[in-house]
Amino acid sequence: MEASSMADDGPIAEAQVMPPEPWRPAAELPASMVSGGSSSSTSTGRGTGVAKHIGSKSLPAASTWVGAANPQHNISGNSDTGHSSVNHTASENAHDAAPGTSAAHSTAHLYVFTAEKGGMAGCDKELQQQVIYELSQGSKHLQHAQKQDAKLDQRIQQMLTTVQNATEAQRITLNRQGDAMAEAAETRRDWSRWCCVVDMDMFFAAVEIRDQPCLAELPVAVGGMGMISTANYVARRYGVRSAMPGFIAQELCRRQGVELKFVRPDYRKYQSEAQVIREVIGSFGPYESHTSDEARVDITDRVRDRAAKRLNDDSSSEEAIREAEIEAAASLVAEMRAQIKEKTRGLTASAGIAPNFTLAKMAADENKPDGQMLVPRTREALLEWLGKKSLRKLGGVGKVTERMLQSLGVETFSDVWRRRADVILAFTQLRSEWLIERSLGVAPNNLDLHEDDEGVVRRKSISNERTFRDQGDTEALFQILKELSKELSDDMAKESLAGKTVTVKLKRNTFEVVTRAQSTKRWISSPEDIYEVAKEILAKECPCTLRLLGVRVSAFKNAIDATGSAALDAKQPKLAKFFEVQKGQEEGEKANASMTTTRSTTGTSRSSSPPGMPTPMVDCDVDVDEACDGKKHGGDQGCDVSDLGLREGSGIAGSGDRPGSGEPDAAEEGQAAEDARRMAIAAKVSPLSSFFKNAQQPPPPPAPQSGTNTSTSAEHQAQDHWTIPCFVIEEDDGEEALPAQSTNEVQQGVAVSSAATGSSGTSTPTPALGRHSVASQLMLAATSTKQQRPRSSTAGVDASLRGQTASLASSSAAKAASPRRRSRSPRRKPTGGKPRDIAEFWRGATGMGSTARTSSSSSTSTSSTSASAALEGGDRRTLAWYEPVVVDLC
DNA sequence: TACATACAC
DNA sequence: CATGGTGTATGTA
Repeated sequence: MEASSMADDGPIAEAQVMPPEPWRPAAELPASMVSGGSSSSTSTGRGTGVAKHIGSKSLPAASTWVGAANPQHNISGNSDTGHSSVNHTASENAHDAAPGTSAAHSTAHLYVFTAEKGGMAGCDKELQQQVIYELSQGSKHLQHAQKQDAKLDQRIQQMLTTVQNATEAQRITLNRQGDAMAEAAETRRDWSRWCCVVDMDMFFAAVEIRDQPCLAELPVAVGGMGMISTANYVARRYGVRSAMPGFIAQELCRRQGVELKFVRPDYRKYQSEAQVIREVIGSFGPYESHTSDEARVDITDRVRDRAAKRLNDDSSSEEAIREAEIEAAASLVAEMRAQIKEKTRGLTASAGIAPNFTLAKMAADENKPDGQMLVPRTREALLEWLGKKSLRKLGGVGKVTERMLQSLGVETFSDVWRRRADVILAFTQLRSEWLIERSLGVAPNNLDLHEDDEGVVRRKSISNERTFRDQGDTEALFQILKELSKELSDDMAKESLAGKTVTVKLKRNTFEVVTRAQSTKRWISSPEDIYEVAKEILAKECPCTLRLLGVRVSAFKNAIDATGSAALDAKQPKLAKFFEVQKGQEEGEKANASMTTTRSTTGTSRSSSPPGMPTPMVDCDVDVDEACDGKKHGGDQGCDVSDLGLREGSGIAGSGDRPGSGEPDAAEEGQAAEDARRMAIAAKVSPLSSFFKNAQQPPPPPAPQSGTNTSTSAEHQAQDHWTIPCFVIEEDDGEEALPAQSTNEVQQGVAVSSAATGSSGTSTPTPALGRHSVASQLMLAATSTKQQRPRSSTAGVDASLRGQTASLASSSAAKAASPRRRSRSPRRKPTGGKPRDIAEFWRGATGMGSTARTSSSSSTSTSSTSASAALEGGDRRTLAWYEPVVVDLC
């Protein structure tokens, strides 16, 4: 293209200079950088100096909206009212161009690879952008990227309008809301754990280089012309990044006089390497690893042990203990990394140590490669460290969020609280709460450990997709779809999966992506079944020219729900059905229920003002209630998770449910005579009693599931009776009772943490509350799929309920103790039935399943238990199942 | 439930 | 030679 003038491939050294200029005035920026509108990432100073050439070329000169990122945001002069400096309008933003292709001036896509999540500073970003720009010219991909970019710009404009339109009074209220969120976050702050994230350095490349040492000094990329999955540090110096197309990386290197060496990935090798690494990690504590190059470990036990030994004295000061623990943690992790290096014959890992995994992850990036970092263990020092950091380093904040935040002038962690009113205005409630909490360094510190549950499906979907050369021939597309279906089915078979929803994904040759889903009545697993549905979906989109097709199956049989509760439906179709009815009623109630507030009553009133941040405003003399009603951000208040479990009559967290008050009041449950039998037993079951109460009305006759039963599907059959599950919570005499205070904390934890949630990024999924109340989660736990068994199995089902017991304490202990694959499992597995299911079921009922981090801060936590064990450390109750009551339906 | 987005690795 | 694949969560209708 117009490459001629840019062929002056400067040596790296030349353009390397990139002085940090966070607040460089917009006027000084190259016009091209501004053209992305509000969203250009210029204000970070990261993109400084980018695209001089580009700008002088075909890109439009643009306005100076980036000025939004001027210093006044950080000066906080107006932070009391939270009055946003966004008020100088964005109107002159670069949307002079007509909508359509030529609106696609945005260059923001160029900055994708400069985002430094863990990237290297000091390479030639200018050249990098240059090459990307040139090689992308005229490509469909570029056009699509620009279109997407324009959409984002528009969205940001809209957001800014909302922000600007907020009145002063609303801002005051919003600030208070933000304060409440911060306070709630503080409630959840927990220093008790030692969380470690281990991250292998340039993992794939490191493996390849180890096995082929001659590569060491060369720029190496693992991947192909299409896409690079990782590059060594030599290559990174030339601007090569993971997720960068190979041909661009190659050109990038050529322009700098070197040849990029490509290595084909060998995933099997990486997998076996990962196993070695996991073994090392597993010897330091319970861990979780979803990808081959990263793991999260809870090293609390080892840290305490080692610290205690070193102190060797019971009466050390708290300060001394903390010092010793820091020492212990750092040395342990150093040893872990050394062992990894040794066992892998030279692969290096970086690690972060922190009170939670989010911080640990950031810390792991801090001293990469081959380094580690321990996050400060006092609030003040922590916030000092955290406050200056770019929010982009926070897992869960990607390109889009970063740009939205930037357009608000929110760049760093400390900006979030400072500008909380705008943040709340700009994002949904969940997201705001999440951001504020994370910005204070508060995050989950528990692992999602689980035993190998037989027959329970944890994953939510499985898919298979492939990119190919543009294909417009319908027959050919169907052929691809068929193959994909077959492969998918094979993958499903490996895990004995069957699902009800098939989703087809297609990417047009324009890069536009659409997904189309269809649910079926029957369980789907065979290639034919999958293809059948997929074909139908695709047919509706034909004719079309595609570059990608994908098939996904979800809504699995025997699925597990968000709380981690086991799916009972597989084993207890009738139980499931029973709860399903309850669920309907529950949700009906919910609609009428008044909202409760997020505020925790516990508030161990710490100061909630971070250093450098003004004290949360409490002394405003504007009537809150009045100011409050006006503003709805996103209008999504309706499903505020904060009303979780607090509603009266939900049977979830009422006073009678308190663990330890094992004597429910039978009288209060007395109801209709025909239910006497049921209620007599139900009355003993305090936490769930209201469910039974709700069950007073005989369930509506189940609509005869006139399923179009095929040979592969389970029989759908009308039931003529109901089986009501019966169980009783019993104190286990062997153990001491739960201290009242802990009990209290746990209870409050339920309420408090309900507002938290919002797990971050997802590759390491943390249990999130999602959109259901605890009550509905309980219901979902029991009903998440609606499988019904053939009548003939009824007897077996009933029998399986009979007399099952499980010790909650022991099952949860076992659960917590065993790493992913138990190599060491000191605690015995509880005997009898499927205790885990029941324990989880109970946890779902109490809402405790989603409050691990809060509860683990309770005083019941001891050094000998890990996170999840601490959660239920005091819970010594036993859940005993009794013979179910069978109610005949006429 | 269906679909689009955002995000991570 | 020409911009990936798998999975989860959230928002919204």
